[in-house]
Amino acid sequence: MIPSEVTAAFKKHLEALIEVSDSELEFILSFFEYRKFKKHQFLIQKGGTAEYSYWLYEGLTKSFFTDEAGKEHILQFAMENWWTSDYEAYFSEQPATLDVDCIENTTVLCISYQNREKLCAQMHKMEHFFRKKANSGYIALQKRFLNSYTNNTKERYDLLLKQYPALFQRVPKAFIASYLGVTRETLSRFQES
Amino acid sequence: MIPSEVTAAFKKHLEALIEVSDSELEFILSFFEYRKFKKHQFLIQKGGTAEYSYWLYEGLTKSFFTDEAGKEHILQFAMENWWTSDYEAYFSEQPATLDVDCIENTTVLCISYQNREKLCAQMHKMEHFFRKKANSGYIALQKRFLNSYTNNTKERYDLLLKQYPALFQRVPKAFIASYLGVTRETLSRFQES
DNA sequence: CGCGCGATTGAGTAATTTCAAATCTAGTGG
DNA sequence: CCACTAGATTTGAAATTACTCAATCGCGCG
Repeated sequence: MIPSEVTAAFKKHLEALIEVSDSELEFILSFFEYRKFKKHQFLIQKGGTAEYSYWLYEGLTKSFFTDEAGKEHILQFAMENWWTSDYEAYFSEQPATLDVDCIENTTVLCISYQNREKLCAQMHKMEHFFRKKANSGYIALQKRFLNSYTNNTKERYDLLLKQYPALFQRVPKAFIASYLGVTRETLSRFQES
Repeated sequence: MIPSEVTAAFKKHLEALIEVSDSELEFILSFFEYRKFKKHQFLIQKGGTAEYSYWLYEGLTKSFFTDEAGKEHILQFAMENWWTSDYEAYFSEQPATLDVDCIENTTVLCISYQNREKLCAQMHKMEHFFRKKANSGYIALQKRFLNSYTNNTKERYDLLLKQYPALFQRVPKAFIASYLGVTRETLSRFQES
């Protein structure tokens, strides 16, 4: 049984884009699973399956890519009300190339690829919801991409600090550095100013 | 009237993801406009409206961001069967922040944001189509992003050359450099090997 | 008290940029 | 067919930025 504060928060999340009656919500939720993860647990592991897409009720995760040199590149932090997965693997039903790791204890609703496709097919409204979500995810990534090409490291650091001040309280500086694509030494030298 | 080779190519493009009857195709096309652009014409100009999303029947375009220093950063090349726009502006119906410029004479089918939303609302199948397109666009961008964080310039150059050899015949090296996020001088020094 | 982890600092090195100049190339008019 | 020009490309040298590697610092916790 899913706690009512979770279903209520999820309903609110859906209602940012579509109208949802209580019975519809119940139907939608029947496609999802409720799960809890502890700090340091993995939602997804490289080489394993990326069976689920996760909506975070609470907690904090990082998804990252590990290069040949063994260096981690953080692609995304996800927190309350965000979605996360290894979408390349999820959509193509191939083994994951990313890890998704809990930085804090995390509570989620998650949906398998199969269920997601079924839900979209059976409920036009939800296809609409996920289309809109995909669009805004694309825009967010594009903004981040342009930011990384256009601004220097200091500017990117300042922008992140301005946009997500809370993040700096919740994760080690080394994670911020990895997210910005610089070494922690370089990041450290920026803090001066 | 849209030439039949264009509608046929578009039908084939749709059928990669959904089934489309001839009457459905006709209905779908009623939401699109057929247009031709000459080399150096702009599909979208910074500060103007990004009213349309463009599907390229033939030709080649670049979308780029111009930074404060006046430097162009090429975000995407689009060619046959690709879609292009300034999607941030398109989806939010705000003024464009990107330019989209024709590198060759270009023939398109284009759809306004309003028409796209109408079409999706009236035809579940097309909502599905655009959701799938958004998903694959996201994945492509994420791959490019990870590539830029993980590989050095030489590796990115080699990968691009391998993936899109035709592109190197069709655009000046300076454009490739801008796309890769390096100066043309640096790119030039890589060609040696 | 001392261990361990995150963060910082320093010095030398590698990659890329900037600015300037030289070279190459395709298209044009004579 | 050739000279000429504009644009594209390459080359050189100095300056900048970030990286690596190593050492040090600061602090919470057993």
